[in-house]
Amino acid sequence: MPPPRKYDQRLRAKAADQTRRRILDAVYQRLVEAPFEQVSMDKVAKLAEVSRSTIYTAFGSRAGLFDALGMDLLHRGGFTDMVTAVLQPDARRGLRDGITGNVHMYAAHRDVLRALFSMAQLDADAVGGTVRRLEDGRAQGMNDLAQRLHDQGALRDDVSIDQAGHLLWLHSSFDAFDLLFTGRSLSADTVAALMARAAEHALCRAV
Amino acid sequence: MPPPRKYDQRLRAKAADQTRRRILDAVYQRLVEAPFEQVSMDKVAKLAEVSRSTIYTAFGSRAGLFDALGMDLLHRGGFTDMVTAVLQPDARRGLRDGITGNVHMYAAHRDVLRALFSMAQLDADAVGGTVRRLEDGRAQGMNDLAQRLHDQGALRDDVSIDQAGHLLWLHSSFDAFDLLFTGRSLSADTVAALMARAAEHALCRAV
DNA sequence: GTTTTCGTCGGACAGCCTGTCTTTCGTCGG
DNA sequence: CCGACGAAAGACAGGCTGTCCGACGAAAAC
Repeated sequence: MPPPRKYDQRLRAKAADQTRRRILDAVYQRLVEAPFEQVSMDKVAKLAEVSRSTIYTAFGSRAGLFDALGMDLLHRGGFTDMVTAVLQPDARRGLRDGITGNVHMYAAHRDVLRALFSMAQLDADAVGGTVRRLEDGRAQGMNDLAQRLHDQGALRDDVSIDQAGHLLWLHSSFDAFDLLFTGRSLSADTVAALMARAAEHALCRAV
Repeated sequence: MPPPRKYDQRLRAKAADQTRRRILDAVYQRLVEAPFEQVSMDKVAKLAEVSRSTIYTAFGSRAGLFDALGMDLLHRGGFTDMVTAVLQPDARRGLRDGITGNVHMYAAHRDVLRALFSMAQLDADAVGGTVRRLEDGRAQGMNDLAQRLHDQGALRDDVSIDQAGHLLWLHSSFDAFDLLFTGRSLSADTVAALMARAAEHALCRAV
């Protein structure tokens, strides 16, 4: 039966949001502090000073928790800046600034993003659909950028729009970033410069 | 106490090797058939028609099993062909042929390699040291190739040897391959051509 | 042919994990 | 005051790894 009494929450809803936030912060912290260990619900609960069952009432499941973490990163991690950087009028500058912005965003959240992407690859819906949505958006954006590079005459003659989209997809990926940032111990700035230049040389006419 | 009687095995050792092989084949098969599901020791045991405890006596642990799988791939997967391709006299051809060979080797074992690499990234020693050793070898090889490209005057003036090593490391990685092969549904040949050309344009003087 | 050795099996066990459920408590809102 | 609800605490089922042990059977040594 429907609740016989209406109930407009104010304080309680806020308190509930705060516990959600505490839990998300705990997961984030755990992934940063021990990136190579398994994150169990129990550890997250203890770190957030919350009961394990509270996590389940707040997020539904382990997958829901990591899904929410992904959404959180999407909203707070500077994704929008990156999108606007790509969409600036000059496509060639959009390439450079987009890749650079991307790299810095990846660098700021490396451990968490790595865990998220690895989990998504290993177990299809271990992190819900967030990673997929995020990557779909990036694919779209890079295809658009490829089209605009073509329209502005920036692509070399032997590079098709599709090929440009593929290479942009590669050069704006977290994996490519991480190969250089972690695998070669380079700074974010170095990685950004290297990737932006590599992409430009692979795609664009010589200046 | 030491065994009071000497024991030279021939038939029994062969039989033991066969069960090891059956188990490795079962893991491989399981990873190919259900790449997005968790591989449990129990399922592997049932698939190999072997007792679960036999896997532990043969490989020690789950990590040992996947470590052995990595070693197996290293020996049977055509790694040596790739190495000789890189080491041919003409460094620029070595770049092309090396990346091409790499890509085809990755394509032949995509699911298994993806599982191995993802596990290694998510849990440091979940797959033993094989992945690390393999990647160390690749890093070495790409640094050598960068040096030889420089020695043969193939590098552009604005690309240092270190930078060339970084970019070769990126373009010869499994992750880069998989981003295009799986993420963009391209054929192995297409990926090979795309990556080889991208690397060459990013590194080398114009012909 | 007898005895030793050892690979394999099957099951029991501890320990950790997820996911669900139920009970209880404290407190906000009408 | 009292209903609503977020949170805690714990019990529970089920799956997983890793270890241990006893038993069987066949190869190897004598």
